[in-house]
Amino acid sequence: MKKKTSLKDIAEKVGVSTALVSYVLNNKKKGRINKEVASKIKAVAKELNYSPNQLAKGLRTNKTNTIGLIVADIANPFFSSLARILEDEAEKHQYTMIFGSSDESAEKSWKLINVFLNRQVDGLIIASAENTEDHVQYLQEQEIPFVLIDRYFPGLSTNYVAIDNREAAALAVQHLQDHGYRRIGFITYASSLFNLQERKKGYQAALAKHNKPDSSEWLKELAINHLPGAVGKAIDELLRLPEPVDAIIFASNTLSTIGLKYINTLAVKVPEDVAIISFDESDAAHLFYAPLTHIRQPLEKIGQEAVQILLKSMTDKTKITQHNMSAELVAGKSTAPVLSKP
Amino acid sequence: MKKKTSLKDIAEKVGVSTALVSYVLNNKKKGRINKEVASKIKAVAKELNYSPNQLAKGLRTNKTNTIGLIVADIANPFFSSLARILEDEAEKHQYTMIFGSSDESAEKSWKLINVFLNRQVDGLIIASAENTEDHVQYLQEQEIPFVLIDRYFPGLSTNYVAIDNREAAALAVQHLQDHGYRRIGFITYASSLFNLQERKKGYQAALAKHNKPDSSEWLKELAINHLPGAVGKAIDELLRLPEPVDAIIFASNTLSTIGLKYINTLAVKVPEDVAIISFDESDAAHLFYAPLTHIRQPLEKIGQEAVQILLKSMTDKTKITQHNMSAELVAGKSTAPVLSKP
DNA sequence: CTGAAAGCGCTTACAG
DNA sequence: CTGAAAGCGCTTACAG
Repeated sequence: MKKKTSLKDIAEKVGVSTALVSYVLNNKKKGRINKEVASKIKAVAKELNYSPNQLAKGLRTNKTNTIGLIVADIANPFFSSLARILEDEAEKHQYTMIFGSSDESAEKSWKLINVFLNRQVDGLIIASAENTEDHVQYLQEQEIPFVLIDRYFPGLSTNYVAIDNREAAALAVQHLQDHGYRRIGFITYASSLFNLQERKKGYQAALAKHNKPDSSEWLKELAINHLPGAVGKAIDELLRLPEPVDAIIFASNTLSTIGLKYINTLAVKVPEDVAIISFDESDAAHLFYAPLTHIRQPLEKIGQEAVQILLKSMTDKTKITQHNMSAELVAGKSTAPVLSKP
Repeated sequence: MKKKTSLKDIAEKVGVSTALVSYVLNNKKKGRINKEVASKIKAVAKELNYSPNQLAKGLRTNKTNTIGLIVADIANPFFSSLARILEDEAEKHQYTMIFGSSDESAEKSWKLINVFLNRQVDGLIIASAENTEDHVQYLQEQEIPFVLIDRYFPGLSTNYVAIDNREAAALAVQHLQDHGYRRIGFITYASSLFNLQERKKGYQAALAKHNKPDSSEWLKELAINHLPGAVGKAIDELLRLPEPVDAIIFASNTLSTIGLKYINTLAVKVPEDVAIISFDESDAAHLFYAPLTHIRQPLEKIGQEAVQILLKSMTDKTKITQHNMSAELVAGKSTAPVLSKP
């Protein structure tokens, strides 16, 4: 790698100190510098194609204009879409993003946090994994600016941007009820993640409101490993109940994609035999023969706010912003009204 | 942000020089250092929870253990899947990735390259946009290690990892021919990107082999902006020819996803009315009622090799590795054999 | 065996 | 108006 031109190179060529070059190029002490010298410096900087070494700058100023992003898996369309929005918003403010996938593992998250902090990121945006409260507390103690997205810890007072998952799940149940579905299954992960817990609670509360006594047999909580098989099994069980479910809500787009693939192999028609609602959209859900009714998160707003909150908290560390946005239900053909039912 | 502990803190506490601390913590001069002092230093480092400032380290050693990744759009499943593989492979070698989306714009690419170089990345992995030969040449002149993925410039002698797109396209045509399809349309971007040109040429060559005189009316090259409308229009035109096509090959998963959505709105059955093959897989293609026959790129291998080649080229700058891998055709129901045709 | 010193490329308080 | 000097947190050739 060839050596880049440095301030020193410019200073030598012009015959001034590096200090002066720095002042000129950063527009400090404006006006108090000899016009001619200034323009000479600028000309030479351009001629030598100078651009500052951000490592040196960062070391000196303690500011790297870098944001660390930790998601569960960058290959998951939900997170990659979000990453793109975060990237664009960060770029608007001259920030660069470094990223890492935690695979929902606390250990990997911790590793990533440390890697990013050693690189002196100015702040972090984290979709926190299970059992990472202590990471969050560590960041708070160290006064590292950060904002949680998608998931957060209700017991901890941190910046976050997420949706109201309880409300969203209730919305899904309500929509199904309104369209004549009564026996509503819910397939989710066995996870203590707050967003998933909230989705479950929203589902349960909405069911209870419609006087369903015990709906526990309609709830399937799957271990996150061996997912494809577990989803198929859960669907089978729901459809083979003495009184089978007539609708299924999937708590994530990963679950619904796997679920639909499986359903495609069965002699089961959507929505005639079973209606489907999924959290989050995906191309897959759009392409299914009965385009999916789904809960749409305002990803654009979530991403933009996450960055904005992060940037603000870099200057004002005391302010905490917590935002639960409303998600929207987008009706598709997968929940078309049942006309023939009681 | 609280101050992290530095070498100096440890040195002061132990009562030695920062040099010694550095040696011990980096296992330099092994054995030639007083055992007791060494273990004291290690103990204090642990106690103070020391981890080195990578900015300072990078500034000093000219090595940041960072790779810059430039793709067209991190939200595109093809690139996000690849990004994940690259991330994992990089992590194995203690490298961190910073990323940016170019949106296929040469200008944005250039900006990203500069941002990354100013951050002293050790190398770049780039899915190069159109008209960026000069970027590549610049990198070569500056002796910056880099490897191109997915696309490359045949006229430039650079590291790259890609597939043999010509062969892959021919594979698709051959498969259709074998299954009884004769009038094969091809929907691609109007782009000079080498991978797309190769796909087109592979398609054309394979058609020519089967003595189709002029197939230009079957070829649709779409401007990348206003895509959804253009895809619909192209499909309409292909299906409304005096002799309509009986098969369509989409040159990317984005095109096929848009195309299938549109086809879903028509009274057109796949594969009875038209067979479909897509480049690259996607959940969407799997979920379509006639799961798509597609060209599968060995993403895992591409990603791993890209990183490995990059790391090698950091030490041996003279060696150039160019790898065109074979892609695989995965048969789905979208190209089921035509029994009733001549 | 150990450490003082120089230096990576910047910024900035300070002095003139 | 301008610059010498110190320092951010490291590493390493060099001298003892």
